Amino acid sequence: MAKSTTPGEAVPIRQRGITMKDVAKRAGVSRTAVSFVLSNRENASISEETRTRINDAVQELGYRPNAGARALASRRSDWYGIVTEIVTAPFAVDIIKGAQDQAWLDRRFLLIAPSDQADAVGPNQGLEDAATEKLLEQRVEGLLYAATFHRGVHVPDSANEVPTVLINCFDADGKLPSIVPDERAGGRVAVERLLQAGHTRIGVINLDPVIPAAVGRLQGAREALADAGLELDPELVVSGYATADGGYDAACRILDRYPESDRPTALFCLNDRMAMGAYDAIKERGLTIPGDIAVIGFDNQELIAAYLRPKLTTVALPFEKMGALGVQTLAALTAGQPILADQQLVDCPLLERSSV
Amino acid sequence: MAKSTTPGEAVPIRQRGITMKDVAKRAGVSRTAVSFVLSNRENASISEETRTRINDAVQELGYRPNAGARALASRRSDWYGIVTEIVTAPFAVDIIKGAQDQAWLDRRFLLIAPSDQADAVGPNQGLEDAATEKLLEQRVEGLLYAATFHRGVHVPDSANEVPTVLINCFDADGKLPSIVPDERAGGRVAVERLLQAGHTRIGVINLDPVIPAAVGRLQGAREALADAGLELDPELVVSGYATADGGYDAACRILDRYPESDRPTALFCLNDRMAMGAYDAIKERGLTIPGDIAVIGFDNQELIAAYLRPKLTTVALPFEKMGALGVQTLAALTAGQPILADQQLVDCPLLERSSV
DNA sequence: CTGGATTGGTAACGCGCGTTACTTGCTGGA
DNA sequence: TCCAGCAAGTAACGCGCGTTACCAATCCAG
Repeated sequence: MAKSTTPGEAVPIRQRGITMKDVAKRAGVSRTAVSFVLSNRENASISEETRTRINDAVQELGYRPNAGARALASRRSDWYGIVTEIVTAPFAVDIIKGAQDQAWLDRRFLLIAPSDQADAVGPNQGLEDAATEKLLEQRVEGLLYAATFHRGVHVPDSANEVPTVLINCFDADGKLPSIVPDERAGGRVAVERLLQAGHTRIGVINLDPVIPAAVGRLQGAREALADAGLELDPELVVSGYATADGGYDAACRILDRYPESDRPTALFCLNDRMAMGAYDAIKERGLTIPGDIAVIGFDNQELIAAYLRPKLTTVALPFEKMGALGVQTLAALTAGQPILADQQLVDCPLLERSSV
Repeated sequence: MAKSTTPGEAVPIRQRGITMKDVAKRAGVSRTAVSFVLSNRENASISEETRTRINDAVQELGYRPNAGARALASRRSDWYGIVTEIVTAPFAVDIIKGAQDQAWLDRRFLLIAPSDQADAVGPNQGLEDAATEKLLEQRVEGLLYAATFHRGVHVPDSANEVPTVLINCFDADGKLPSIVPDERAGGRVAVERLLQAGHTRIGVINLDPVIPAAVGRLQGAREALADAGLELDPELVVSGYATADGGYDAACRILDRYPESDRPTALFCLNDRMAMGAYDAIKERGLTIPGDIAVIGFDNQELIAAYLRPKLTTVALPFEKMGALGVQTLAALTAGQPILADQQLVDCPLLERSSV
């Protein structure tokens, strides 16, 4: 029997610093017994009666386990870390959102650390990545690296100490598993949608032709046309800065170059910001969307795509899904399970709105 | 002297599980000495020579402190927790960004936990807030609650166990410190800008008149007009849904109600999405911005405001700053310092672009 | 020469918990 | 009667580290 308990008051007055020892005392058992009950050990051999007595004591005292101590003793942390350039990225935060939600479902915490200097290609010699170091000090069981736009990156060597997954980027050195959007399939689905609507003369407003997004999307567009027995007219592909102004300029060029009879009836804009500019160019010329010219975008930057008039049909970058898949992949890795592939491509779904 | 070292290779081969004990052995000292050096104790009394020997050993072995163990022993965790509805909030993530950055500067980690069910007013009886519980299990030293839009909230009782600060919301029960935008000053600065540009007949596209944002902004507008000896004409205030369509409808009503001579020359839209719709209404009528009608928004939803044509002049909600200030306030509280006020109002800066 | 202060450390405890090895009491079969 | 076997627990160790108490050697004033 517990001696020093005051059985009269069963009020769950919660105060800091309640430990297993307190629970044990209250329940009149050893601390070990409490530990067994709380961790639900199978071959525990604790009678049903003491089990409930312990659970009651937990409730009454408002006991709350100390995750840190548990991690120390069990050598498992339930923590993942994610290194991200969120600081400079207004819209890829959905990666974190997806990862965060998935981690929460898996009852894990995601520690977020901002990467100071994420250089695209350079070896980033000399300065160790402080973010990675800090995360490893917390003994995270796995690491995620998230980029704001699809590209190759280098991760610090220390990342090799724990399972690591790259999101929206890939290991330029080639060994780490990564989750990236399937740009090619996305480009394909966009153009297929235009073809299905009857357009055969399609202008493309291209990004900087070097980045993986541009390469993949354009390739997909080409394939979709080829499937329909068509070819991508190089004259109809114009590049511009990846901004609304850039899209405006590019659209002007493409629209003014041809007589009405020969003008493209649809524009595939490789991102939504450029589509936004294209809208203005089209409207300025007294043309309607999608009546005279259909427009399809890419990225699904919600605030643009959903609020343009007419609302923009676009291909979505699956940020949330990539984040979630990253955590799932990490979970598999830390559990020692095999993963499906080194590079997982995630579908970019077409979002039908009103511009096609 | 350390006995089992292999002095030939000074290569920092980093392997898991290097502890202080290993460092001590390598440096030929006691573990206590290592601890003293690493924690930079002042009255340590360690000779300069052994100090460097220890630091060398740390480097050579690639020792990395175990934050969890340190937290357990020192009873300080260096962690804050933030409970947020990020899940449903596409754009208030900047709060997290600001908080995250500030926490990183303070060398602390910010644990993010999604709040399942954030009811505006209801007492949320029965279901304990799982997010708060989980964070307290991690022994966070302080809690932040962030809402996606300015309003009153209830926080679970457990939040009283550690210092707590509310961001972009306030404690409906009245006791917890909070950080909120200064809506009134924001409304004032918006209208002052229009007055300064020579506009005296100003239409207001209002939000749901119940929420704090609408109340404050409208009040600010009224004050600015009063300062100029003018009054807000109730006829010129129209409400609508807080969307682009709602703004479009409201703008149509206001524009079509008056003959050109009597038409307002400026519109103060209480959020940017409504301003977006207002743009369309204005352009449809063959009017120019800002030539015929000036438009000013509120919120600074970057993707809208910066990419509309012309770019939208608007008043920014200081999400990042509120997040940072929240962490700073929490730091003060956990350090036992007094805070300035129970409710801190953060300035909403005017962002001049091209629509006024 | 003595004794107190200073320098340069070390031994040992405890943080809260997981886990292993061990003990105790009881039942039932030979 | 005796011992194997099981149910129901407990003692004790260690996770990696911060921290306090203690110790040995040296220095210097009296």
